[in-house]
Amino acid sequence: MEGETPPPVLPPHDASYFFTPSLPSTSLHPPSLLHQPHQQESLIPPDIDWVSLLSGPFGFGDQIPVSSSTSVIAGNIGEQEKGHKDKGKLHRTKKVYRPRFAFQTRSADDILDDGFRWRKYGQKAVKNSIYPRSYYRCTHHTCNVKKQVQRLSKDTSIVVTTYEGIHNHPCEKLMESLSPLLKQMQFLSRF
DNA sequence: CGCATTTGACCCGCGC
DNA sequence: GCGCGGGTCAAATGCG
Repeated sequence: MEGETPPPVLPPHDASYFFTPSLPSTSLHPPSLLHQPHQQESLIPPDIDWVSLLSGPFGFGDQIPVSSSTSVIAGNIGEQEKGHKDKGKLHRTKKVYRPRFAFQTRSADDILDDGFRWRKYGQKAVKNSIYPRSYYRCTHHTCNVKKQVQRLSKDTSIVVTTYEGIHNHPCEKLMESLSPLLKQMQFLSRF
């Protein structure tokens, strides 16, 4: 693993997101222990395939700080790294467990601007959903963080985003906006 | 021209 | 073993 202190993933300001700790493999519903600040029962859609989104063999517990007021519990999770194709053949790699978590947002936009740059590498129709699931990869060379984006068929205003992996580089947009401030702080700290 | 997106094909895991 | 569903690849295409 590379980056030890990755920048936190920033939640969109208007997002009503929740965590998805590990779930029983037989359940198709989100776990009842979701952190829900308000009364959001109705927000939890029964038709989302949480098992496939967050399947993983471990226990929970990974905590990812998101902001001073909020924290997201990594959907626990990890996953088995699949081998990748090399000229038609797959060579397997050892099991690598990567943090994975999901949150939902109420948005007309499928792509929420989290400050990172993403390149779409696939789209698949998903069972029990009229909307396709989109697959994105972080465009940073050394970073292989992925995310999946899927709109709910039950509540079309809700988009579920699943992040997999941890960025090993700073958020470009964040650094961009913070750099003047940092420079000023450095300047002032000389006195 | 370089980079992102689209999209069909391919591969793999899992359940039956 | 087979079929299904999900995830990824990569060539073609689009766009600034």
